[in-house]
Amino acid sequence: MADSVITLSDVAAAAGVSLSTASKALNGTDRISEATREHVRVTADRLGFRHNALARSFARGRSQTIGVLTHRASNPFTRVVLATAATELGAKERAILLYDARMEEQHDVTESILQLRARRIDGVIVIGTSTSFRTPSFSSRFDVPVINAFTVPEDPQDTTITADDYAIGRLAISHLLSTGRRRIAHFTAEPHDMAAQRRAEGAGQLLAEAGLQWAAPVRFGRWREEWGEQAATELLAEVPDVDAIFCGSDAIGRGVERVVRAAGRQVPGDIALIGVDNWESLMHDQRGTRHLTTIDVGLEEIGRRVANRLLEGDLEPGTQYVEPHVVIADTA
Amino acid sequence: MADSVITLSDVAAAAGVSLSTASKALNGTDRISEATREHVRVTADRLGFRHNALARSFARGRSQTIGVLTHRASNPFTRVVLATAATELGAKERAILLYDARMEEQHDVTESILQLRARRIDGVIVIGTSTSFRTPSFSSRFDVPVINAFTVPEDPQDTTITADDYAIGRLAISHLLSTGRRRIAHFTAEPHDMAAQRRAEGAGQLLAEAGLQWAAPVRFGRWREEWGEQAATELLAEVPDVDAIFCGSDAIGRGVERVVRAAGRQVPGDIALIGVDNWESLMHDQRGTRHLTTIDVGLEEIGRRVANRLLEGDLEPGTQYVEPHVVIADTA
DNA sequence: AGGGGAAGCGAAAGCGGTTTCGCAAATCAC
DNA sequence: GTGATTTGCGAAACCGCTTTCGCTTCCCCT
Repeated sequence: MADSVITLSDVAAAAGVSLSTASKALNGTDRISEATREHVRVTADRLGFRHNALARSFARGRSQTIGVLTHRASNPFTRVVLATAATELGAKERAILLYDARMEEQHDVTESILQLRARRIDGVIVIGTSTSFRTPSFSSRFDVPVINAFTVPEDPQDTTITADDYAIGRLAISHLLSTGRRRIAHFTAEPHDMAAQRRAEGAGQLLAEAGLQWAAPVRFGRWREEWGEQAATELLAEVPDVDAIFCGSDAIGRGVERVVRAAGRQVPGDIALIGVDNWESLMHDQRGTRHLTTIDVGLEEIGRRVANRLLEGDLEPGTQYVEPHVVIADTA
Repeated sequence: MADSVITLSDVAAAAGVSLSTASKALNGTDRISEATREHVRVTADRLGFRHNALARSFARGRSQTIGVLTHRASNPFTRVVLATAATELGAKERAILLYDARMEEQHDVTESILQLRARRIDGVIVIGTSTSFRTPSFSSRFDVPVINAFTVPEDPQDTTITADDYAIGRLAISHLLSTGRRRIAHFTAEPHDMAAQRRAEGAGQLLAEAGLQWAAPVRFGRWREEWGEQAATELLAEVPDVDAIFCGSDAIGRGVERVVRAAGRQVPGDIALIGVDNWESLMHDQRGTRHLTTIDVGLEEIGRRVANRLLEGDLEPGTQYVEPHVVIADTA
């Protein structure tokens, strides 16, 4: 017997019980005396038996596999959510089957959906690339649970776990205020970008609550270093006494920092800088020190929660936000 | 019939052939007349039939699933490889089952391996976190193909696809030379880090071939911004006429850049800077402009190749290197 | 015309479990 | 002590597809 792999009937035979009894004993289903149950367990262990997951999935009609739909798996944010969700699912013996929408511009998403159904997946995770724009709803196209991650759902009834841009804005300002800053500016992305809007809105509101206002009107541009450079150059000319800049992304922050330093201002002495994304942790794997103070939007938490809620069958409709947190470093 | 899903026997019945004929017709196996084959195909399409992947896997004993072993799925480099491999595999209808070693410090990797075998996976991808250190070999522990990605294999006979640190070093210097630099320095990580060693070695060799030598001895430290700052500060004091710095990572490069600019030197006018990692693409999803000139080590290419070679059964033993490439931006 | 081989198809045996159902023995109520 | 339940277990159907094997028919060759 050393040659091949042991099946449940081997166990049953060795334990002197029927196949069905062995199955029930190991699964804890149906009524089986504690004595036999234990006896079967022991023999199974002794033989080194493991269920054939394929056979089992087939018999149960459940694949232990979760489908994942991404719009752009090459997006770094998507990847974080994907990797953490996959890790979480792997720890619970679930495989994932990933379909990236970009690869299917030809045979559209419908094909992927059919494939997923053919695999008899137990659930679906739809990962967005950002909270900047709405993504279409897929929930009605599956007969299994669907849960959205890191996106602004089209249908508010869809179960969604995502970043809280409003809270991000508030948190950034709150941190700057707590370090004594009062003349604060904000650079962010395009005005029609929802994430940019909400962060600006949250920030503006907290500022107002503190009885303050922006040191200069919010500057909308792009999520890029070069935009940070440009905006900072303009700002320093117009509002020289600014003492803090809330940068809508870490990339913007990097550009801003160069210009601010080049202008001879100390960071954070003269001007404090705070970004959003925790870019460095995306590069540095948590360890070590940071340079740019930033807001972590909680992508890993999103990945974990989305996986766990799907497994637990907790599919309460509506959007759930993860709490952002400040990552303090050198610049604020 | 509208209620439930259609099975192969439904197709067979509708086509007026036997179940086995229908199976063979759709699979293209065995001898079936072209007429019947086509007829079955058409009927299957008409009914909207799709194979039940679970039943099929079970019958064939092959799961269409690839196991992935990571040492630290939270590592950003690992994630890139993981995400691209998963995308590639998904496009070919393969699921992945991810086990992250870190989650199993208790019940060690052996347990994961047993689980993977129970799933009857068709192959294994082992993703390392870097080319800095060797990772143990798993190939002997599976009876299916195993392929390593982004790692230095312990056993040189293991099929491995990884980054070419030696070429990275050469390429960085080659680019700097091509832009006319001659007084070049190099900052990198710990001296016992293999990636650091090889990059330095490749770089040094190309320099020698050009009849040059380092403007200052290679400085070994860490992969971090703060190390870049420190090394640059020291260097500028000792070797003021340096005209280029090859930074072992983009993080180091960022630190170096701050110090160089703060010292009043132009970048790249006075001093050119080149890093390694393509950190910004890891953040920016390919689009838009860059700031730091860098070497892309080819992580995505590794992910793609590893997936495809596994699917194609191309498991020639030994290490295959992916070619790095220069990403030109503002600093060199 | 007769024999051998190939082509085309169907019957049926798995693949390795889960699950329904029925039956005998044990337990309970009175 | 009898009938009604409950408990514990086994027989067998089933999940939906693949694959072996054998049977018939057709073709070709001599």
